[in-house]
Amino acid sequence: MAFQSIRGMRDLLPAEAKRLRAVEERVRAVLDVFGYEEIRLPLLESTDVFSRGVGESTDIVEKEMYTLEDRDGGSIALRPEGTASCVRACLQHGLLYNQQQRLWYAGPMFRYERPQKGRYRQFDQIGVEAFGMPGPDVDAELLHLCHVAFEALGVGSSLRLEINTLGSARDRAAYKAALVAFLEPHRDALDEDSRRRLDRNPLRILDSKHPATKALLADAPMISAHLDNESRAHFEGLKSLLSELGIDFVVNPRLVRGLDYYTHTVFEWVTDALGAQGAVCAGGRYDGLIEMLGGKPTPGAGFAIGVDRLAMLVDAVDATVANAKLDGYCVVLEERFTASAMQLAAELRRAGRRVRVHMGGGKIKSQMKRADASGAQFALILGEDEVTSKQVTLKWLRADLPQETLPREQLVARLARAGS
RNA sequence: GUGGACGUAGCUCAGCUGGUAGAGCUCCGGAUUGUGAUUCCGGCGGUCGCGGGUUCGAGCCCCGUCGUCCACCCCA
Repeated sequence: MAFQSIRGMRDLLPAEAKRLRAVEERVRAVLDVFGYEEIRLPLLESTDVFSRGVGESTDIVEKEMYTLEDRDGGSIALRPEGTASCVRACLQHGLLYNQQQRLWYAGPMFRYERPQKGRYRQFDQIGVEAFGMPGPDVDAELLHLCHVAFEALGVGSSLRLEINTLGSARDRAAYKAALVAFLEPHRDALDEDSRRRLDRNPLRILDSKHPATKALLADAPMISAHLDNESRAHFEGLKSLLSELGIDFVVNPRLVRGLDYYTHTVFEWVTDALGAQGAVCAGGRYDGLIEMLGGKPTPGAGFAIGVDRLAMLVDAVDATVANAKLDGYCVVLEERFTASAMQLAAELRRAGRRVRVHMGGGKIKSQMKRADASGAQFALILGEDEVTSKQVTLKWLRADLPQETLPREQLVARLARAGS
């Protein structure tokens, strides 16, 4: 084969593109009715937007970013996630100046990772961010929004919501110290990755899958013991709102997110229908981020949906996501009728019908075959007889209805009557 | 970055202990004059991922390489 797409970058063929689009449209519709507004962001940013925003010591920044040298010598990066760019844009345009914002964006993100099921180097996310609201009410609203969207897609029962709190920056620092103090004497019992994290990012040891490490963690101190009253109240507030909204959740005290900017609430919607990549949607609160990127202290919370994974889940649970089907296929028996066929199709399209006109000639038999294969509900036949008498032959391909030849101007009404 | 599995027609796959490739689907034509999806007949389509080695002979064995998948790591 001469050329191949590069590793981890996939082509979305029509069947898959259709599924993805359906998922995106449903989620967008929910965002819309919740009053969230779209923001469009560049795919490229200065590298330090991410290294500062996401955290120098995160894997994303350390080894997964696509960075390149711009022609003027500066370092730019393909965005590995959306939150940092979104904050940058908001700061740049003054959107956070004593204001609240509810925003969303959708599009591809890029991370240089080893591809596997549900994980690609270019993948689609829908990101949602809410700024200027410090309480657990927005945290609950964000989760409510997810819940509504997942129900609409028919995957609600295949997803489990896990939540946790990391407390304030101060709580987190205190807990980090306690955790390190506990683990340090057992350094040798930890797996290699966890040993490394002990110095760099100790909280992430908590969700290690390594058996020996997990066993050791059983007696480790819990974050809940290091929360101040305010943090505790925030988390309790969120839990009671979720209960009142009828949203099921489990508290997972081991849930920590990989990105540095999280504080207080963190959450993940997980499934076990997708192999090892179970997180379909994840996010949390990040009250410190705006400051880290040079803004005034501003509360923020948000999440990102992995659109590819969500679409895979929709497919896996066989939830039906309606997709646009072709209504009509226009069979053109002679080349000289092409214009006539295109005009007929145009009339139907004005009436909201999806119509494809046959191209490339061929016998009626092969054209009818195409019509059938296209999935269209009916075929419209234009031959010598029809064109000279200004008529058209309507043949139903799926329903058991008689074929009929009728005046062209009656076709739209006839189809409306058929209720197809 | 680490580990394991797998690369044969456009797709899904078969191919025995080594003897120079096969099926189904798709596509095209015919049985059918202006009527699809069913049936029957015929046809197109392969440097068996690539390179080297062993052998009289390699799709099959060995080495290398590239790619894909799955898992680890990490994450959406």
